[in-house]
Amino acid sequence: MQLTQIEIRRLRYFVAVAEQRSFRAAALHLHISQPPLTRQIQQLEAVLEVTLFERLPRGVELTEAGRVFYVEARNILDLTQQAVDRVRLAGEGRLGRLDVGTFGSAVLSTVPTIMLAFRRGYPRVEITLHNMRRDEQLKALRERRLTVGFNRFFEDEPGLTWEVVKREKLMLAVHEDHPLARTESVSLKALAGEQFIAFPHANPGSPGFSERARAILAEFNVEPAGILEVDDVTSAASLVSGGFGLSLVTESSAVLQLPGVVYRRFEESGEFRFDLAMIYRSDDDSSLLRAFIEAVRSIRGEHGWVRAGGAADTRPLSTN
Amino acid sequence: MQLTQIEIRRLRYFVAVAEQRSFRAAALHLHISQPPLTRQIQQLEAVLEVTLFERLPRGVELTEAGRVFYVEARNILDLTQQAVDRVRLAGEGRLGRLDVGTFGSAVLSTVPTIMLAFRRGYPRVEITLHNMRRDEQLKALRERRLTVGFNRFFEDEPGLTWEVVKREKLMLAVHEDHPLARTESVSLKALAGEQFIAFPHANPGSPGFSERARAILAEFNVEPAGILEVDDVTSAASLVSGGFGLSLVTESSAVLQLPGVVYRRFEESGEFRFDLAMIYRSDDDSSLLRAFIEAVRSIRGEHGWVRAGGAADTRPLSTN
DNA sequence: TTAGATTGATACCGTTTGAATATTGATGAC
DNA sequence: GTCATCAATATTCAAACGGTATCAATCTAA
Repeated sequence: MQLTQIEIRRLRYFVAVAEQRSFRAAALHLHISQPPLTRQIQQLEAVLEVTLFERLPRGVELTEAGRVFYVEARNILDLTQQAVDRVRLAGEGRLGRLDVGTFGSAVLSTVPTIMLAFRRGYPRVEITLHNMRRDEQLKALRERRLTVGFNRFFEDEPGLTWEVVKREKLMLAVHEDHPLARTESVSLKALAGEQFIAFPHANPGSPGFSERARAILAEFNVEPAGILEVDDVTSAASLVSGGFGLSLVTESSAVLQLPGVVYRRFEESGEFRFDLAMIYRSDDDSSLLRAFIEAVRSIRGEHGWVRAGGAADTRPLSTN
Repeated sequence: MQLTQIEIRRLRYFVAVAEQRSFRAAALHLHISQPPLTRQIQQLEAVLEVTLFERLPRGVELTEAGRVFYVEARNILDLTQQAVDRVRLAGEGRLGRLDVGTFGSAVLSTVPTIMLAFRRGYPRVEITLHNMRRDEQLKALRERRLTVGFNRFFEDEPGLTWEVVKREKLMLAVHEDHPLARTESVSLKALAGEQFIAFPHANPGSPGFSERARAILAEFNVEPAGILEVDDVTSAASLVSGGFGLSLVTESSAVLQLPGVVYRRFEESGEFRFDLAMIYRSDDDSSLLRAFIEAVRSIRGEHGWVRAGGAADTRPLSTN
């Protein structure tokens, strides 16, 4: 039988049942009665040709296929709502909306600086910041949930274009009472035997700050006494403030002025760059993104965010 | 008025009109007549509270808001198709995640062999290996945190089904300078008075490798001079390599080729089997698990992992 | 063990929604 | 001015959807 197509309503019903793990509870939540819900889910299963729920004596549970579909359905519902929001903004004559992906240390000063400056020229653009990891940003860009992402990219991504926004040096966050805080700059080799606070490894196949920092330590044969892992640079600074150890951070993290925490340059730091980059869809030729990129380039120039460079492997500042 | 929600159908209609720049042409393309198309677009415009098309004497043209919505709508339709494709793949067991419990010596060669082979047929299944003890595996299986576990099971567990993957003989890990290393095979009785490296007792009520090995020694009246306990087979092999004693291990541990460590069969070894088994929920009838079980059976056959057997108390290779 | 409660599935019915046909209105081509 | 083209409107009919009543299976409590 040529059953009806996939419809948003069915997706809403499915997501409700999946989240409530119960037809009855979901029906209450949806303000409909339970029998039609059962039927709609059955039709959905018929169209998809898979079983989405395992019916248990008490409630239901998602099958493996159901779990896969849940992720997709959630995403579609979110995008639908986003589409409505965007088209209404556009209808009101506003320029549009810009979804920006950021991460830990970028939101501390670099991204806010950019946003403030961009807002001056485009006051009617609605900007939303989304804190997400690099892999989440890439996924969101591909699904058009993000317009542009900020992160540390070291490898090319098909379909996406990236461009260095700021060249940052490696710095040491250390407690002011620590012996290493006594001088203006520190040698990497002096870090041997210290307690480190580090960030967890990113997903494999896509090296991030953490991997590069550890590689540098290994290159200089610095063996830490121990490594404490934390989720973000703010937590790391808190632990440094509490005297739990020292941490490798980037320049822009130095705006975090927690009690007792001081930042020191490395004598060797000229050799290491931790580029902050922005990334966007190569096929996105919207005037809004073009304007944003232009604004970033202009801000980058004003603040001299890229003059540090020098290494031969330097990526071109702009690619297209 | 609370008009009908956004529906996929409307998006399809909208995209068709936007691409054809004509209601008539779009209606033909959609295999419907023109009037309902007009009405659906009107409803869509009412819900969105924007005008999507500029009606011209000859055909229509997208407004600025319409262009914004077109990008969104295209994307949602693409993702919907992708969702259908993916959930169908998942229904066939070709997409999803598989959490696999393993332990010390199983991860050395057996489990990797299985994973590599399974991956060839099911490249889009995400496999995660979790190193955990037998009791942890059982608990995780009951809580559905694991799909399948690999371990040495000697007793039935309610609600779970297990199946022998590989029959392994007991072997002796010994330093090449040790007198017992001089012959190809060793008698169990010759172990009396030796220094042993053993694994800790498992939790009570669920005997594992360690208990069986000690029981065999007791059966042959072999009294060790001392027992050094280590956590896993890799540590045991390291100690053997260092000349701290000898250790009872299974065949698959022999892939650990540490300096000075050699492996010897036992003259009596035919009598003792240390079956490596996989265990899973009896009520899990997901196609992913079925596919995995089939893959393991096929690999088991190819490699002849079960031909050794022979004892009367041999458990059937397959239970269901 | 039995009685009641809970939960999903089924049957049936009325209302809503969507699509088809016929028609109208507006605009441009000749 | 007449015809052709295209979208909008009116009306009718069928399909889809949701509601009530009810059933079957299972779990809980006395």
